[in-house]
Amino acid sequence: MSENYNNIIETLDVIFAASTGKLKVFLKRKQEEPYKGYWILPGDFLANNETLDDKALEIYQKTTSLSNGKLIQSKIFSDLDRYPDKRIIAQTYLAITDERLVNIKSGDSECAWFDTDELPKLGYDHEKIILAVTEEVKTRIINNTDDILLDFFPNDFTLPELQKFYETVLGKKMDRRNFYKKFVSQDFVVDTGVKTTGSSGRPGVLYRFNEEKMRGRRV
Amino acid sequence: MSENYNNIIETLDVIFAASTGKLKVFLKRKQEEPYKGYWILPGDFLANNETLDDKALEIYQKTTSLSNGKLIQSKIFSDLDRYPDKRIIAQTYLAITDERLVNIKSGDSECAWFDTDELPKLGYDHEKIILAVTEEVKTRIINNTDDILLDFFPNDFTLPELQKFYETVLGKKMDRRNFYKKFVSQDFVVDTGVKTTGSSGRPGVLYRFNEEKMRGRRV
DNA sequence: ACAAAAGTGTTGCTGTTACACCCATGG
DNA sequence: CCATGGGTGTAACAGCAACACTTTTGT
Repeated sequence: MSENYNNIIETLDVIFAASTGKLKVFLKRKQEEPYKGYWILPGDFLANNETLDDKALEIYQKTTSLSNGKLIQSKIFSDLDRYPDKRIIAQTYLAITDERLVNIKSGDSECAWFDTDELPKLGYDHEKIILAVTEEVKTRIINNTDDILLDFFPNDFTLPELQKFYETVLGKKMDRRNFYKKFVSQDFVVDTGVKTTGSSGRPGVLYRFNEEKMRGRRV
Repeated sequence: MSENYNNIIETLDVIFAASTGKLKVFLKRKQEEPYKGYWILPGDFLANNETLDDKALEIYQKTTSLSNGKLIQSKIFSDLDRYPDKRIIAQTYLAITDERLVNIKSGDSECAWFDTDELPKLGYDHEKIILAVTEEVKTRIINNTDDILLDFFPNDFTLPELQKFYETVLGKKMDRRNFYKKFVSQDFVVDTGVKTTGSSGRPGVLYRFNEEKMRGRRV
């Protein structure tokens, strides 16, 4: 086969987390030119003896220092001009984690979480990619596809926090009392018995998802 | 960059249609070894000056002789052993058309529609691919993602035909009367005034989707 | 006559929406 | 005191599930 059928492929991980009712994405700051100082998605090139799924998991593990994570194939980007010199195909993966579990290490590259509504200056076409994958993850949250809500909230949360997250994703306000009844009366969440502390106002009750009830259910 | 970062990519189109209440897929019969006489998905290799989306549309047009079609990125397959000699990455596309519009030409390769529940002997890993993409298209039908139902039924249909299609996709029987009320009383379909002819029994009313009502709605 | 389809009715259940009102508690 | 959150009530409404019953019309 002619050599113009040789293609370069990179894998990019778009890692999301729910934090204080916001949808956040994990980014690295680029240390060298081009796009020095800009933020980019963690990623790497694919060798011809590796699978994309393995590569995406490897990047996730290296970036977050976590061993397990849910990685979902998302869109592929193959525009001819997406990189300056030569066309590189980007296969993106959508990953979800709990922000509190990720240990941001001040190693060879600067990393940070960003609100998906307040993205910093991004290198290459990564802003376009993040916007596209963010739309996809929002659809998945609304439909609870593959029980993605359990990945966003593996630990305890308060109802106001969960509601703010829904309002962010849906882009509209919801009634607090109906929200309460939907989740508590219908047993989608269970009271952990623990309360929040440290903020002004009445302490919030910490809830946890009722996995049995949630699996396969759209809420 | 080292040459072991050179990857070969092919684009495969999984073309679906709704026909007499069944979910069908379009396949080609392979004319040469290996897998001579087996059925495979239409596809082609990607040159490094082409985009995947363009390639998928080109294959679709060549295969169906139709100029326009909805093509949706589906899964990517990169297992190291999916082809006998060297690893080839397959980017699959999900396409929908109306079987009646596709003119099967007896050209250089034999083509046919197959019920997704009765697939023939398939070459390479194409059976695995078809099963995975079929699951995806079923989910999209149930959620009417991207108004996919309008692509499956761009023309007239009878309610029994639509119901059989739903029963195939959902894998369960539905009540005819509730089905009728859901679609007719809620104005998801409109009567075209035309009736079917030629079969025994009372002629069926041909309906058409009410696009305005259907867009963005899960039915 | 029979097969296949069209069409109307009813009842109960579940879940949503849009509200009002009251209580608890930490800073 | 006030900000923040918890919790109950209720009335209207929409949609779905599970049924019965009746009519139409081509072959």
